[in-house]
Amino acid sequence: MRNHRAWEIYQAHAEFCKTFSHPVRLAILDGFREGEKTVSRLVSETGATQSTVSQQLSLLRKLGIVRTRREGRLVYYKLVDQRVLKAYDLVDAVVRETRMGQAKILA
Amino acid sequence: MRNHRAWEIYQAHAEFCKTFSHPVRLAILDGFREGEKTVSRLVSETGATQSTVSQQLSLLRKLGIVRTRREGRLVYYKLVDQRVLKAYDLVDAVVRETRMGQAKILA
DNA sequence: GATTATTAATTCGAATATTCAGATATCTGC
DNA sequence: GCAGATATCTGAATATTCGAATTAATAATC
Repeated sequence: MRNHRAWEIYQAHAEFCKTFSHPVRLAILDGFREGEKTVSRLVSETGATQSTVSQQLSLLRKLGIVRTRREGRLVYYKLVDQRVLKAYDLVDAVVRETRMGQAKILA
Repeated sequence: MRNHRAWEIYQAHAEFCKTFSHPVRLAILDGFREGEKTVSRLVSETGATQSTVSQQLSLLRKLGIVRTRREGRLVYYKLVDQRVLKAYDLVDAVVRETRMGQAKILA
């Protein structure tokens, strides 16, 4: 690659976007709008198995996107940085726009 | 999944983000700021092999993100919808911010 | 119009990564 | 110890990535 500086940004950007490229992770992140949540609540809200939710949360934690707090038997997860939701919303708007555009084309 | 409507959006959102979750694709998309480009130009600009660039372009075309135009032996690719770059820039800003934040933490 | 060179697309297989859920382990409060 | 909540391990299935090799399309030249 020619431009190393740019390439590093492409890498970081790509890694960041991988976070958003899975529906369960998106559902989890979306759920954090209402503040911190327990694993079991995320399980029931997403409909995924406990194992799957826990693994995705573990991934998000490894990436430094969420942080945990234990209270008794419950573990609360929350977003570290609200800007993640900012990015989420911006992309979401584009997705909805373009989907509407496609729907219009199909009609 | 409980909420089907929301789930479909999560799926679409995730698919959309997959587009951005690969550095070569990002480099290609970024390159389209300067307008349409030939495959060979994208090859030399990204440093990836012709095969790889062509495959990624083929993927982007299948997703309806780029369109092609043939002129002699050259094939020009261009973005269909500039909003893709809008989304790109918005996420990019967040990535750069958070990276700077991490650099500050590390220092 | 056959041949050759150039550009791009496709095919193929190997390597790697991701996703998922069942099973099991860990942690905590009772 | 027991029950509930969460984490981790494991293997199977699937998806992604990559480049070498091949094929296809077009232009230029003879």
